[in-house]
Amino acid sequence: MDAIDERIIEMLQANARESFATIGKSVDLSAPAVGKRVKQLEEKGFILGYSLRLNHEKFGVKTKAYINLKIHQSSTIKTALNQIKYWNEVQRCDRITGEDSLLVLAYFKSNKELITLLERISQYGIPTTRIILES
Amino acid sequence: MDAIDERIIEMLQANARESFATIGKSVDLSAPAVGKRVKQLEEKGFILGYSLRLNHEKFGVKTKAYINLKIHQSSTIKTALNQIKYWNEVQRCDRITGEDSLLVLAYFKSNKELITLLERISQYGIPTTRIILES
DNA sequence: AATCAAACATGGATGCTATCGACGAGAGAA
DNA sequence: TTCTCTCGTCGATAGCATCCATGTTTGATT
Repeated sequence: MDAIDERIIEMLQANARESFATIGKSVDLSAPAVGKRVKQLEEKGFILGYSLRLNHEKFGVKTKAYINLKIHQSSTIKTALNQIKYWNEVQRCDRITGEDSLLVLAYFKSNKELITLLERISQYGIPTTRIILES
Repeated sequence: MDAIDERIIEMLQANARESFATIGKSVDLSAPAVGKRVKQLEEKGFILGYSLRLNHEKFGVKTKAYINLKIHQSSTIKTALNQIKYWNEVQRCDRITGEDSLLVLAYFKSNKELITLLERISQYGIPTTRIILES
């Protein structure tokens, strides 16, 4: 991880489909050299993968919300975490310090979806919902 | 946006550098056809861009935290939001309903960085920090 | 039902890209 | 020095993205 690797990562973060040749021109390296560096960044675990930035609103998302969850029994926190984080609407699910033990970020296409999730999540604890107004 | 577009997006979400030819084989379309669909998804705003999934721990991140911020005067919420979200350590910054008006997610390389951010953020309001224990 | 236009897919051609292997330069250790 | 490891370049090759011309399908209109 030197300065060149950082610049390569920066460029891939801006556009993960950028060609190694173009990146190479920018960092003054040949395309194979960039390719080898990227491969190493993958192998060494710096880069986990390449993904999409989506416009969720375009896909029908109408509501985004944080849901604090006060788990009934602390012994089930881990179980709850490992299940909830794979739910469709869930973007993030973090175990946190403080009163509430889990913080869930989820996107919904309707309030009905939100209600459904709240009902489903109630088996683990007491949820407190906070709607995202803007970001 | 039909079923094929959805499958293309699914595949790109798994690996944004996947070739259109490979995707085409999977959705039973030629490479140019996939390319045109992707281009349209970009132009119509469904796809915002292509990005990296990074292993932040490898980059030195030691602490992740949610910081609730109770803004002093409600008139400055928007200002605070639009500044804080561009800070280096900040991953997300959302205006939310409820007592605290802003919820900030940030990654830190040290507790010192966390403290610095807390001091800096105090100009806008009263922060409450909750450390992420696991995800 | 017939017709037309728009949207969409295909296939071939072309220039780029990714990646391999061979090779050489430079850094650091024995 | 000499060995070795890392990291670069270059040339070759196979595969890829994209353009254009050509069909095909869809579905809306008359």
